[in-house]
Amino acid sequence: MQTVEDAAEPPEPVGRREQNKIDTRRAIAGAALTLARSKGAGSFTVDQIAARAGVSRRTFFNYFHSAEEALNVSTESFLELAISSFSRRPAGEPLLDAMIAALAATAKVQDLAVHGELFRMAAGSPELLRAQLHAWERAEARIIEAVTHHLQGGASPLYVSALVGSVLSCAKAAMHDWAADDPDRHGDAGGALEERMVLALSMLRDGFAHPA
Amino acid sequence: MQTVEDAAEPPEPVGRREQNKIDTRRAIAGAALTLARSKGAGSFTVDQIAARAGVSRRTFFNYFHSAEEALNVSTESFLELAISSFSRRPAGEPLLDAMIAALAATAKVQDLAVHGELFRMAAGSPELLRAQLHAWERAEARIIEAVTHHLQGGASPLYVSALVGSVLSCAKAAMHDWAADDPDRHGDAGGALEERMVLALSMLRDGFAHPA
DNA sequence: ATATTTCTTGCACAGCGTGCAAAATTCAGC
DNA sequence: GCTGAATTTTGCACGCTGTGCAAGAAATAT
Repeated sequence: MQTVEDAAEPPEPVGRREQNKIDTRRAIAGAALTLARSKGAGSFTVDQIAARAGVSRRTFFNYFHSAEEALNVSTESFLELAISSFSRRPAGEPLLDAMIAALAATAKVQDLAVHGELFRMAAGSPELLRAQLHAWERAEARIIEAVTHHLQGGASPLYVSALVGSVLSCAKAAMHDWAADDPDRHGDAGGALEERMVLALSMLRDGFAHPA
Repeated sequence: MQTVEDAAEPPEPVGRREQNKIDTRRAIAGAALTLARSKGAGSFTVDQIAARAGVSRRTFFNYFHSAEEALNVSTESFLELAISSFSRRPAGEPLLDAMIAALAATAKVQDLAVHGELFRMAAGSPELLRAQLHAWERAEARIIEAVTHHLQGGASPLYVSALVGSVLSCAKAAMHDWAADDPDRHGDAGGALEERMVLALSMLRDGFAHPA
């Protein structure tokens, strides 16, 4: 018996190189978030982020394409987790069920407070909003590909993209609704989000027949 | 009997001022589109647009916030038309029916070739894609507001935003699908788009129960 | 220890977006 | 028409963005 290394992942050769990059990335994203909180969404420069992260301006751009992208790390990781959660669903399961389960599970796990913050920030910052929309769009593309591959040509491209787009729209609506009337209570917020996710997706499954 | 002036619009006091602004806007948007066609999506500068439109760089920014926004005039007008078409629907009509009808009607009328072009361009230009996503997002917000107002509190905010988001996702999927395998035939393209719109929205109404 | 690969940094440069004030254009009243 | 007010265009300046490049620093391999 060796260390705590499990067979789930490859040996994970985490040398100085890898670790430093991870740390730097974290530092930059953290600096961006801190600045966004204190000065407001679009009211700070890349130089300020870099300075606070203890890194050169040029290095910042080695990690992110823009200040907003750095801010959106959290959103990106949420979607990342949702995707991987979905792709680990049993093969036979109906699509909608799998997606609902994946999104609900993700809504439980994640550090949700930050997401609410970002959603609210995006309302006052076009650039941030665009970056978020773009993140969702890329996630959508990946999910479409995954589903297509999963169905092995059993459905038309239009069906798949309409379905995935609708599901993500419902998820977005749930987060939006949750972020809106959730000013500062962070307690059982996870439950509240999960609940809304399931609710919105149930509406979708009903074809929005009944205005609940 | 006078000129072709109909009672549909107010007197329309269209002086030199208004007309010049309209012309300038058109010229700029046209110049942007021409450049995008010849040099590719993100491969030209604002100065070039301004020059081709016969206008100063500064004036360009009086009309648009970015090159991509100028490119997206067409997308914006499509959504504008869809919204106004929707808002002119009979009051009692079920929501989904009204939306399907509005979108299908808009898909008939519009100058569709350009939209396909823009969709395809966006695939290779992140900035253009973001601008388009933003345009759809703003349209979504407006529609949500319209629907909310229309239902007079008869439905929860979550229901409304999930529904509208899903409907627009289906419309987007239809346009995507249409733009994808429609390289250059412009003939009955309108019919093809309309057909896909109705198809996608029918799937939505079915709750995506059957992978057609 | 040294060679090699990888990451960081500074520099330069073209381009973006905006405030500002001086022309230029349009409009209103006479 | 002429003249003054309102509106639009334009040039200029300024700080910020994003990227290529090459030199330097740090981690890794031999």
